[in-house]
Amino acid sequence: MSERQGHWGAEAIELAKKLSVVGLRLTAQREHVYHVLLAQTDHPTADEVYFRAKAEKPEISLATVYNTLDALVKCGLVKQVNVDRAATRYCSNRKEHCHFYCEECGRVHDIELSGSLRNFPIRMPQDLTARQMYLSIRGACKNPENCSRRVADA
Amino acid sequence: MSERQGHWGAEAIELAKKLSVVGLRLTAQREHVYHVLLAQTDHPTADEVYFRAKAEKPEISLATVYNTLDALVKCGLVKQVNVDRAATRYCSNRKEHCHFYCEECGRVHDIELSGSLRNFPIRMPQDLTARQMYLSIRGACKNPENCSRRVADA
DNA sequence: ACTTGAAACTAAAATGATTCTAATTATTGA
DNA sequence: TCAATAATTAGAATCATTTTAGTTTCAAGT
Repeated sequence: MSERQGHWGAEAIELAKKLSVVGLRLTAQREHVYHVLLAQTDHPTADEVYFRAKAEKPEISLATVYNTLDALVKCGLVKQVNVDRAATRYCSNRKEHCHFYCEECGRVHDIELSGSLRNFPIRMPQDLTARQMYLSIRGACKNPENCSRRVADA
Repeated sequence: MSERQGHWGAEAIELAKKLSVVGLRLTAQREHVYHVLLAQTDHPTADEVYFRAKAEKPEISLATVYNTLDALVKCGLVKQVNVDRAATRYCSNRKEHCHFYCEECGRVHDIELSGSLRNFPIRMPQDLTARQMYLSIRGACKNPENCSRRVADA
């Protein structure tokens, strides 16, 4: 690192605090990736973040960008838009329902909706037309017997 | 195909109808994949469907399973649980909001929620604990200027 | 029944986002 | 300062999915 340390900006102070809560250090790379994320209010992919970060710090690696994004998600400063990159699952239940994904065992459960999502109060911008709304819930099975082992085909 | 044609079951009749609406044919493979899906009320991956289908029809290929699942989704008989396998996007907006995905240009927009999802009426089973709820909306931008070109980093 | 073109099928290779590996470098606390 | 630990790096590996290219099946018209 060719930069002098010890003069982090305000952004970095908060970042350092949040990182330390989850037992992670503030590093120049993490500070930079976070900065790059805040600089534009869009929804870049990891690859795009990588290119933006490289513009100023060409030595940064894609793996570090992935690690840093994980760190930022872990400490709550950043959210992932597509939560689930595991294999797509298919569902032949044709009643209106949503899905519950158990973070422990990986199983997916159908959950009945007792109202239509269409009625949920949303400030939908004028220039966007919604075609479908999709609610997903993440959590855990309470019963350890149903939930102890990871399964492939839930 | 070594089987005698022309004696499809009731399941297949409906399948044939739905397929033809979207301009697709009923084939032995599609009938079998659909049958396999209906046989268990879980949420298998494409790979798992492939193995179940192979148990009875060992000649079926994985590519056909993928094609058939697409066909079933297209004609509305089956739903995908994880809609989006494109690259994960990251979001630094820390206000409570959900995401709108434009199916035309691929951009993601933040949508403010004017109520908490926690209040949405859901029949949550006793044995499941929800940790987070996530609403996603798919649709299109109305304004062609904002939406004509596919972008990578929306 | 027979031809013909389109649709569907197959095995295998390619793709592409993400994760892992092994080696190097940085940071922290003693 | 030194050792132990954490973070970074380049590149290889993974794995769900898509594409390719060649073959088979189907449906419609003769």
